[in-house]
Amino acid sequence: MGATKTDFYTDSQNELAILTKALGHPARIAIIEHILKVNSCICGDIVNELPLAQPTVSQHLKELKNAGLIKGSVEGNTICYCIDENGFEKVKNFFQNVHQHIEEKKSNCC
Amino acid sequence: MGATKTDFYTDSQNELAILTKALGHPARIAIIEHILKVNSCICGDIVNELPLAQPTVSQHLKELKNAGLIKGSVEGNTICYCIDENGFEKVKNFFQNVHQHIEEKKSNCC
DNA sequence: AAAGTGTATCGTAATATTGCAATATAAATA
DNA sequence: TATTTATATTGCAATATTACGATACACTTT
Repeated sequence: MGATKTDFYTDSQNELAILTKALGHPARIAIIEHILKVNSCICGDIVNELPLAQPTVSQHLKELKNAGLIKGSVEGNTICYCIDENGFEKVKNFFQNVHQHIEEKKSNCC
Repeated sequence: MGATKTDFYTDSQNELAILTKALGHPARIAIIEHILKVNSCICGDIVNELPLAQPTVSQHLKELKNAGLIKGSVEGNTICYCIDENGFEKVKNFFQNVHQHIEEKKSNCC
């Protein structure tokens, strides 16, 4: 016990859960919002934007990268992080789907 | 250490993180997908749909409810669970926003 | 080459999550 | 009222996450 029983779910369910889980922390939401705000990659100023120590920020960035929500490319001394459109596309599709179902249903229940 | 430092983030960031975190588990994704599939509330057949013991399912339902992603109403002996449009609306808006930014940016970086 | 800068990794403590057996509760039915 | 049925709560063990100090690594600058 303690560990998620991923074997019992579909690949799609597991994949989506990994993506949403990666976004399930305010620091990681803040990182994404910051990338959107500056409207380009961010090279080296993420640590200063967050109330966390450098290793912690590095760890959060790693998780976002592993989930497929951001991409990082080495740029000399620093590293540039961008939105990974691929990951976000998948999550967006899910929520669009949910939205569509909600619209169709309307007063079909409770 | 160990606990998330929610005080340092905006209400909006914390709220969004709570919503996405609640979806960050394949069992909870499966629950949402099941509600969508039957296209109405589900009254009493959730436990059989999941490879988990009844108390575990109950716990996942509670988390989805606390986050504001589903609503539950007592229906005699059983309980009917529906999508809570409110919570999903908020998450959908975020991802729409991200999508818009991605479209605008295009080749502005990496 | 030495020092500085930006980032990653390691190790570890504190806390949270996951899952379930046992049990409780509440309504339906016999 | 006793039993069954559906769901919630409690308590606990296993595992995961969060955060950071110390340290390592890689590139730049002096």
